[in-house]
Amino acid sequence: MALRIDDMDKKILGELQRDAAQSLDEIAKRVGSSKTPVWNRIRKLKEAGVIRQQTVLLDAEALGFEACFFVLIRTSEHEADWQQKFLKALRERPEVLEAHRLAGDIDYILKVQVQNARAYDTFYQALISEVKVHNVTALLSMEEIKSTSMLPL
Amino acid sequence: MALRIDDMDKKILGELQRDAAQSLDEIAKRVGSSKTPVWNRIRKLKEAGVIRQQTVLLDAEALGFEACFFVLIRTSEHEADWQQKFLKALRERPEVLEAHRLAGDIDYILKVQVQNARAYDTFYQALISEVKVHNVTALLSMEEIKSTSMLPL
DNA sequence: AATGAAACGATCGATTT
DNA sequence: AAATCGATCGTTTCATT
Repeated sequence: MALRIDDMDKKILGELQRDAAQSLDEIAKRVGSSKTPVWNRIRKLKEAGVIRQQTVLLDAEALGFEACFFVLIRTSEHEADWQQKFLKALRERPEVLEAHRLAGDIDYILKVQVQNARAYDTFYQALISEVKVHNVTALLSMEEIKSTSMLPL
Repeated sequence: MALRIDDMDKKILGELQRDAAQSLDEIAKRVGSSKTPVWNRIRKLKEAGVIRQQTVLLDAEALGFEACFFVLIRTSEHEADWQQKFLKALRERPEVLEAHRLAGDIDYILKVQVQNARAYDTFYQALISEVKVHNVTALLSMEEIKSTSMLPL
């Protein structure tokens, strides 16, 4: 870890974010370098964990995941014990794509992607039966205006 | 579009989500098929837009993006004109990683990834000077419990 | 759906700057 | 120390069966 990242690294990461399928030669040309140094930098960035995963982004609707909810959670329980159980439950449920612990009066936010509203209800019932939560608000997405994983390097 | 997706397609997509860098042979072995049919299916899935992008997921903190906000927006304006302008503003701002139009009394939710709280304020001031919004609540993430782009196929 | 071959790209060591 | 070159090996791509 603790790798110093310079402008060339950022350019390379930008290219990989944009299209991870392009060849080394192509990336090298675009960033104004050549194959070997680019390859060495990518290797180091992977080792350091800066590049976490190489993946494909899929069209959720085409695959039948037509409902996306943002779930705001307030809890009264703040004991380590309860939290451990809650986090474990979230990590184990594959329909929870994102989960964050928040500052302020809302304690957690989740992004939950499911087939339909009924599937959300099933998820919700299962979650509250596993762990006690004080208050839950579900926000239903009507339209995905934008969705990207690309950091603005 | 309108491609029929069967179980074999789903298995292949699952493998690609898990690790898009693995070779065709490896994917074929894992899904119990062989190179050519797997290759043909992947090609069709790309053409149909089911596979939208091949990319790398980066460690935001390692790259200095230490602040993540979820922004809840209420607006009084609901004219087509205003909306066009608002959506355009969101799409053009690279710090907005996600934006959804919602059902219910909150109209929009954004996920905004920036270097620090000051950078968020800059973003916020720029946004509200571009388009009128009625009410904005920013939720600051203290901890990313989970973050994945993998659909549970 | 399998085979196999040609084109292409990744990887890495040797050589040069 | 770091870039270039080039050999080798593996992979993709696609025509044929």
